[in-house]
Amino acid sequence: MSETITKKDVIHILEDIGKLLELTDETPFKSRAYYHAARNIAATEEDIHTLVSEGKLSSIKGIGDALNRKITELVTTGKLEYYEKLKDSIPAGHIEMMKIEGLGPKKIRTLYKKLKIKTIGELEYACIENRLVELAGFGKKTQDRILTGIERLKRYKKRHLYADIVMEAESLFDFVREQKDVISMVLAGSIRRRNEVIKDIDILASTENPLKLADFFVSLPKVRNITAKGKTKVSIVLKSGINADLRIVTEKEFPYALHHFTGSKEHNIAMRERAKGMGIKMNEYGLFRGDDIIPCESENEIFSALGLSFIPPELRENMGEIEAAERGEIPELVERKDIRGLLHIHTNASDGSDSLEAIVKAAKKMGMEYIGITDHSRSAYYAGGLSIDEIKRQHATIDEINRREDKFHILKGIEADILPDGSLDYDDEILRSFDFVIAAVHSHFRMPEEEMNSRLIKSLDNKFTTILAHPTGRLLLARDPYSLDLKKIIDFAAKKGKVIELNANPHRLDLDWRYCKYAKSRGVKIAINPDAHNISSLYHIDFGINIARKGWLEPSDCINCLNLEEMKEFLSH
DNA sequence: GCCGTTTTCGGCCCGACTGTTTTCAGTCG
Repeated sequence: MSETITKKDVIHILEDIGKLLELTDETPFKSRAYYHAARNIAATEEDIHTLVSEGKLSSIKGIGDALNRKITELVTTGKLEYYEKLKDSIPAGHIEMMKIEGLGPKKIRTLYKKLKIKTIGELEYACIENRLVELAGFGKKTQDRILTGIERLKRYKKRHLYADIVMEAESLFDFVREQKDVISMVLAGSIRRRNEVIKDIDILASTENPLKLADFFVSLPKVRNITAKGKTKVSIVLKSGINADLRIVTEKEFPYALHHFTGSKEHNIAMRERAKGMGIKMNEYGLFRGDDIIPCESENEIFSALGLSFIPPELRENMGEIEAAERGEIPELVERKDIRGLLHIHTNASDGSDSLEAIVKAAKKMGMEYIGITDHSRSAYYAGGLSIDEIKRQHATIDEINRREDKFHILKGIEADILPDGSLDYDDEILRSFDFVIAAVHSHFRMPEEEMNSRLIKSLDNKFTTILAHPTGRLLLARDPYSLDLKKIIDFAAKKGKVIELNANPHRLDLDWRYCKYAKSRGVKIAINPDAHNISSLYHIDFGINIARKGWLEPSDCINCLNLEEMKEFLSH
């Protein structure tokens, strides 16, 4: 049995087949079957090799004879012939073209049949040549929209979601640490600062033998090619396409270099200015007064030498942290251990994939005291929004579980669509039956700013609204926020005592950390919500905590740091 | 490609919006 294939590989390949099938004449249901199977495999706890060897694959919902055979072939031989053939039959550029907004499989097929377009480059050229307008089903506006989409795609290229890059970074880190001469080592840069989007991996290491370490680094199996190689800096491109830099210093220089290579650039500039004002020169090799180095063994001592308290890496964006550190007013940032409950969770009653019971079990295992169940409301047909009868049934189930549970509680919630006119999806009688209501925009994104502002404000004015979900609707590296005046919305939330969500899904991380600080200054409470659609995404809460910390939030700013009793009290108002 | 059952094949989530049409296909959520 091949041990090189992981569960993650299987999921990835099934999803890839799903995408490829969309680009063929096959029925869309076939493609969906592959996505479905991938999701259900992702949701199982069990090891993929065990599932195959014990013949238990077919017991997973969505896996029948054909998928059973294919997955078994993939796991046992490490390859899947069907997948390889499918890939060969479709131009590689077509998958990437699907990322262009407004362009789907049908139009891509037409472009291929009529204009022989295989890549985004060819597509862009064809748009500029005005060749799309004459195609049936296309027109000037479609062509313009595609061009805009290509521009955005280019802008986002070479940037990665934190969640996508951090595993790769940690794995690379572990490889490098194998080198015997490494003394200290840290993942620095924007990963250490927990930014939501990352350009490259920065590793800082100290050693007495820089050349040997540099040689070791470039010889790693993950390396595709070498961009630069010296004795203090080595740049490579990984096989995954991600750029990685290794910075090599001596152990004495390490603390200074750690601060320097953690950044941000803006923070460093402000720090150097401050040092200069104190007659100190600051760079990656040390703090210098004249020719004398000021000895520091940690970042803490560096800050201290400049008259500052320690600044957590997340805050180093030159957004007031240096001034706060000078006054000794760096906040005690929220941590995982402060989180007492998880709100915004979907079950298989709407578009989630796990049952209420399974979620309860998982949340208890995470040490939570309570959860808030928020399936979609009825307008969200695509996501299996709940009818009024289904709500009643769910409430009965929740009551039953709550009677059974001693030290754990389920709060009844709903993710209610904010309709275009700003009203919520159910009438007052139904809304009153929930412990809390999350209001969310899921349609009509392209409204003029003024209209969107009024829509959101009206939804916050609704006495049943507790939390405004993902306030800007952005998808990182994929979809811009809708037009709105976020400060205006936050101000209104402050006036009405409404909570704003920090959606912890790594694609959203919305409210943006840059606005968390503003919300905090206006006294608006934040809910760090996993927006979980299965058990494993309950852990997305950690991505949200990263961002909350970047946004200066303390436990007292986050409602899900309230214990159950306090939460019930909070929701009773 | 899966599922359920009406045991052999039909249904698979559904509606709005956009841009293209002149009644609808494609995309999106």
